[in-house]
Amino acid sequence: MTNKYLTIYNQLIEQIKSGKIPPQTLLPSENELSDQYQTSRETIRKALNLLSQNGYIQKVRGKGSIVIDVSKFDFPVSGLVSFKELSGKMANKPNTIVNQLELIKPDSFIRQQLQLSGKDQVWKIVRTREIGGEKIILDKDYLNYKYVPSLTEEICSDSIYQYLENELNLAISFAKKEIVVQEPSTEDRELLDLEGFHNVVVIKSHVYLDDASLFQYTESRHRPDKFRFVDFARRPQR
Amino acid sequence: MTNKYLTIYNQLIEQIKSGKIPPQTLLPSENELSDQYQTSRETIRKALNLLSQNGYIQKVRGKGSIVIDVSKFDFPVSGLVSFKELSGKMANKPNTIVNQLELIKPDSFIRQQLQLSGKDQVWKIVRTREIGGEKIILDKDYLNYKYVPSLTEEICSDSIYQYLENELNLAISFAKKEIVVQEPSTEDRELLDLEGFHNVVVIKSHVYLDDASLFQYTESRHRPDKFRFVDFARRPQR
DNA sequence: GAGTGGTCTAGACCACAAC
DNA sequence: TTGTGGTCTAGACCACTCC
Repeated sequence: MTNKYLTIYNQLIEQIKSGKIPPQTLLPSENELSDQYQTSRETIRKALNLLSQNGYIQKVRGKGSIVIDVSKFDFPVSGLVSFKELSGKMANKPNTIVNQLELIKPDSFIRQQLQLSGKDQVWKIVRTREIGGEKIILDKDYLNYKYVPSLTEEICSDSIYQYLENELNLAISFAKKEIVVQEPSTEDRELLDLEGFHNVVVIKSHVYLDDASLFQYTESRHRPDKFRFVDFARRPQR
Repeated sequence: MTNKYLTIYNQLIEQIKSGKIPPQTLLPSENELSDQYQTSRETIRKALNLLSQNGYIQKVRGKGSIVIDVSKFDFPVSGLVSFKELSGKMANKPNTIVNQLELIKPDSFIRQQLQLSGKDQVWKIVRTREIGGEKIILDKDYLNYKYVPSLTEEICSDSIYQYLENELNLAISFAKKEIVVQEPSTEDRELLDLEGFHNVVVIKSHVYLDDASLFQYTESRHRPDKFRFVDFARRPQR
C-alpha cells in the first residue's frame, strides 16, 4: 500500500521498458489516464512529471507526452550510488580493503569541509576497491563522530551506508558532488594499481542528512580508465 | 506577467541568497506562505518543490523547510550550459577558433550516435576554445542537417545555440551526458595546448529537441586541469 | 493536541497544437 | 474548434514532529 502516483509511475515505467508503449509514440492523454486509473488529473500529472524528470517521457503542450528511447540506459541517472550498488551491476566481483579506520582530530582542511570546530572528532576511513584483481578506487571518508558512535573494520569492508541506515537510522538525503582530475598523490600511487596513468579522477562529495546537517566528506579517487559518469540534464525553466 | 509559483520561487531564492533567510533556519510554513502571497497552498508547494529540487531547501515532514547553506555554489547545478554562458562567469575573456565547418556524410559511428540512415547528411563543426591564451577545450559537434539548413563560420564562432533558438526557433529540451577520461588523440595534441598532460576529459552529449527527436552529438574534450563538474544529487525516492 | 509537510480531489481557466 | 498539457484553487484527510 504505497502512493497512488508512485504506483502509476512505476506501472508506466514497466510498460515503457517492456516496449508495450514504444519510443516516439504518445502516452494516453492525462484525461484518459485519469479515467483508466480512476484518479484525479493532478495525481496523473504527478506521475507524469516524475517520468519526465527521470528521462522517460517528454511532455509537449498541446500535443501530449512522447516516450523517449530509454534502451541505452545501463546506469542510474545521477543520484547517490554507493559502491556496493554500483559494483553489483558489474561482472567481476569486487573486493574492499580497509587501509585505515581511525578516530582523529581533523586538520584544518577537513574542519572546513565539515564545518566543525577544533574540538570535534572525526572518523577517518581509507578503503581500496579492487575489481577484477586490480585496485581501481581509493575512497577516503570523513564522518562526523557526533552521528556515528562506533564503527568497525567489518562494517567498513561491507557497506557503511547500509549500517548507517539500517542500524543507526541515519537517513542520507542529498549530496553535493564535484568532479575534478588531479595528479596522483603518493598515497594514490601506493594504494592503487595506477599502471602508468598520470591522472586520477576525484569525486569530492559533501553528504547531508535528512535534517540538512552536514555529515560526511568523501574523496573517491578513481583510476581514469575505469571512470564513467552519466548525467541526464533537463533544460532549466523553459 | 509570468507564473505565480515561479515568481514566488525566485523571490524566495533572492531572500535565501541575500541571507535574509539564513541557512539552517526554517522557512515560514506552507500555510503561512499561502497567506503571505495570497495564493493556494498547492501553488506554494510548487515553488517549494522547485527550491528543494535545486538544493536551496530541505523539506522535512512534521517540521518544516530547512534552508541549506548555498554560499558555496559558484556554478550552475547540472543542466545544459553552453560555452558562452559558462565562460561569461570567468575572469578571462575566451576566444573561439573554428577549425572545421563542413557538411559531411557521417561515418558509421556518427550514424549510430544520431540514429541516422546512410543517406542523411550532418554538419561537422570542430572548434577550439581558448581561455587566457591557452587552448583548453576542443568541441566536436555533429548536427543533424535536417534541422539546420545553413550554418556559417560566424555563427559557430559565436554561440550556435543562440542561433538555433533565436533564428531557427529550435528548442533544445534535454541532453544525456557521459563523462569519461581518455588518452589524447593526435587531433587533441594538435589543436589543444596539452602541456604534457596525458589525459583529456571527454563529455559526450546527446542533445534532444522539444519533440524528443535526437538532434546533436557532441564531444567536448577538456584539458584535465581545467575541468570541473558540479552535481547536486538528491537521494531517490524516500 | 497543535502544527507541519504529503497526498488526493474536482473543478476551473489558460496557452498551445492540430485540423 | 477540439484536444492537449500548464496553472491555480479550496478544500479534505493523512503521517509525522514536537511539546
